[in-house]
Amino acid sequence: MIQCEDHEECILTAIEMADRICSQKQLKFTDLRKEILRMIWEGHGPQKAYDLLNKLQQTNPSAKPATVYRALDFLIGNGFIHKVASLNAFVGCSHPLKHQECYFLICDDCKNISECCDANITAAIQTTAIQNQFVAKNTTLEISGHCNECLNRSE
Amino acid sequence: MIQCEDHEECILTAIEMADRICSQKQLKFTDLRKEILRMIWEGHGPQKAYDLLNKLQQTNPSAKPATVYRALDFLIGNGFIHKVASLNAFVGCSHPLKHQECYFLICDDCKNISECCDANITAAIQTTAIQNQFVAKNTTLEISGHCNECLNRSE
DNA sequence: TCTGAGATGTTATATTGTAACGTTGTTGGC
DNA sequence: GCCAACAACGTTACAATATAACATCTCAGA
Repeated sequence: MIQCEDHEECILTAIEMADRICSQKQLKFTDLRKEILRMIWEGHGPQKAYDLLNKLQQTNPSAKPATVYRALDFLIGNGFIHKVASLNAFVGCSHPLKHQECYFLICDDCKNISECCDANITAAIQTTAIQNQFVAKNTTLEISGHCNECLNRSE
Repeated sequence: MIQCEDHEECILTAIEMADRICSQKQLKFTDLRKEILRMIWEGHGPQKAYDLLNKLQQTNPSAKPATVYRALDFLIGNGFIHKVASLNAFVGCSHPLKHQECYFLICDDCKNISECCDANITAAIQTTAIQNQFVAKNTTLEISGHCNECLNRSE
């Protein structure tokens, strides 16, 4: 569902973007963090923490859960990935500098995720928050259903 | 945040509503299921599965995780409660017959949850789904932040 | 060189959730 | 009433997800 012409290219783009942002912000984009980010982008769908751990252990047999979760915390904290709460999984963010309005369309069939950023939804949420005298800090919006490809395929 | 004048009354109302709906739908609202629903409403905030298990074990020492999760599955499946994915917790639904458009305002301070059902948000989500050629089945919208009471208190 | 903070290593454990199978209880058809 | 079938529940075991706590390493700046 996340469209890309050349997946290898798109992984590299994501990593380069993260690299550049880390340089600008003086963050340490260590090999480990880079590796985890690369693995998440390689999957191009929601990746589970323990699957990442298993992959990581192929090159780094001493990796432990904390190894992965710490890298994930860094990547989430700096907006390079998102946690998909309804799946307990993690996806790359395609525009890490402005990730306030990211919502997800999750296909139940092919498991792919499409990140959609929609100002109308954001505005509607904001309006509702105000009506309820609530100051919104963080929004989790995950829409599951069926993507067009899967619908066509099943016909 | 979920307003109620008389909490004991509001718990009873929720249980009676569930009771009536189960009768209509020929569902078995067993003692166990009723007890779990009551405990969730008693908390009046997001309740964790293992906290419910601990409470349940006070009257039913042989209760096991499966005991609780099966009751939760029933209650979710029939719309009496919702799972709050971002918290791994469960809250009562105040209008179990039309629970398609339930969103949550979650206060990070007092942990209370307000269920809000907003047609504008639903419409905005639907529009976005259509634009993305996506058939939405289920929406998880959880807005965390600070409720009015907590903001006033902290000033 | 020293040092301090952040990153990582390591061990242990907490938390959340499910599978599988046996038993009980209810219900509807005979 | 009897019994077959199914749903609910009991029970054991385990899988999956996540964090705490403390030790060690690394590297930039004093």
